[in-house]
Amino acid sequence: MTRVRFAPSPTGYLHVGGARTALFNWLFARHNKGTFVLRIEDTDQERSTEASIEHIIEAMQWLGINWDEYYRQTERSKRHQQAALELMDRKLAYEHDGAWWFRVPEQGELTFHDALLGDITFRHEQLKDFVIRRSDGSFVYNFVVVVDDADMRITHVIRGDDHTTNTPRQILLYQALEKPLPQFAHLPMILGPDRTRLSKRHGVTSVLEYRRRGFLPEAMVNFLARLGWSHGDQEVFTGDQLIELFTLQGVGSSAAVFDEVKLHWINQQHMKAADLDRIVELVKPFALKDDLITEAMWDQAGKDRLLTGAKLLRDRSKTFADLASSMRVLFPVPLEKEENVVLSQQKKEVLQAVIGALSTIEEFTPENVQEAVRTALKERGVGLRDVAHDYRMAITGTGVGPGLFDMMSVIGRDCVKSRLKEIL
RNA sequence: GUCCCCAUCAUCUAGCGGCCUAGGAUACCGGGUUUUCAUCCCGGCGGCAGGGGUUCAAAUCCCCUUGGGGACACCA
Repeated sequence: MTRVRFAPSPTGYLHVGGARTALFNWLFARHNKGTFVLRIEDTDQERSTEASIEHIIEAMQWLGINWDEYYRQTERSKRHQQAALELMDRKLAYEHDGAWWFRVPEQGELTFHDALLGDITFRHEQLKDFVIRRSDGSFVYNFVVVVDDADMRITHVIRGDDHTTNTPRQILLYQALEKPLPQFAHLPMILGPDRTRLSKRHGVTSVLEYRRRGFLPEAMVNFLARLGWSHGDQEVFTGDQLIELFTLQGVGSSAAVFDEVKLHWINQQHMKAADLDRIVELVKPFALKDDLITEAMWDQAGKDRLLTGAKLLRDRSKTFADLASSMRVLFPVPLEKEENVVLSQQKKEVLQAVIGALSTIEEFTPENVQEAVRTALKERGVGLRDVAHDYRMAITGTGVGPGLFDMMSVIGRDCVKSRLKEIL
């Protein structure tokens, strides 16, 4: 039975590196029909906070990384004490300056097999004796991790590369405790654009910050998975596909740079594929964020119009923030226009006729609008090309966007007419 | 400094001795489609860090150099 764990220390938010570690463990567990354990390593009382725990949990839930078992390391201190005592009794550890030290043999070397890195050898003399219990009675990470992983019968320890050098000490502890060794797999790090370890100074590193900025969780998962893992030439994956396809063999061994540009592209791919109802639901808070559009206006717009609007606009949106701002034209709010439209007298007369034609349409569908407008223009010898940009600017405030008639239809007759009148 | 790991286009990567005059994706640059933009389609740009071996054959195996990352706490 496969058992893996994600063991974050709650000293801050869940960052993208931790999220990827969690994801790989979770994918591995789900792929192998195993168990995924979430263990909060909150033994550092100074730095651990409840808020961090809540944040980590919220981030994991957002990503859809669910767990089968949940532990808090502080709740296990009795077991840690028991295990430490055992080592003391068996003279494998000794006391010095009030702390308990694990004895590392002076001679010899230790080789372990890493599923990703291959065989790695350390000489004992490089390890030196190390503290397992501090003089204040608390336990050190390298010790509790081993006791917990052994107790929880973790079969595969999949974690960041930065733990590679901890591994030999931990193996020594497994042996001292007479526990079976798990398989180790150390994932390459995620780097910032300057090729140093990803950190705050690289900008956004909090997973939930990406939710706030309008990314889809499945896009985040897809992107994180592709950072270090691959499956041939495929770039876009659903969650289920990732579970089906994920193996450690597909994981690379060199560090990867976090590329936000590609994240945007992947998010766009997932936005195009997502269920429209869900898109509308998720974009709502972004639309309401700046107070320009009220909840009442949103509800008044009606489901169909929101659905149609989202459908028209999502192809050119990288995030929900983008989509929300382009959906603003659907509401009866003043538009910020990219440029001022000034019509000639002749064009004004044409526009009068067009507005008149719009009034006669029975059902304000794109097809009907198109026919009415084209007819009105044709009768006056004006090409659509001659006026499309002006009308678009008046109606949407921007020179770019979906088809003019689609937009007119979804924005609605009254709003379109009043916006067109503004440029008369 | 010591130890550990890594090394294919700007970036993510395919490649696990011959299918490689190195494939895909993002980005970028052209073209097509469109009333515009985006999407979409087509095309282009661009890389095996360097040097030695091994082999009939090396991006792939070995060694060295260089470069990068990480670890060296009574933090996790």
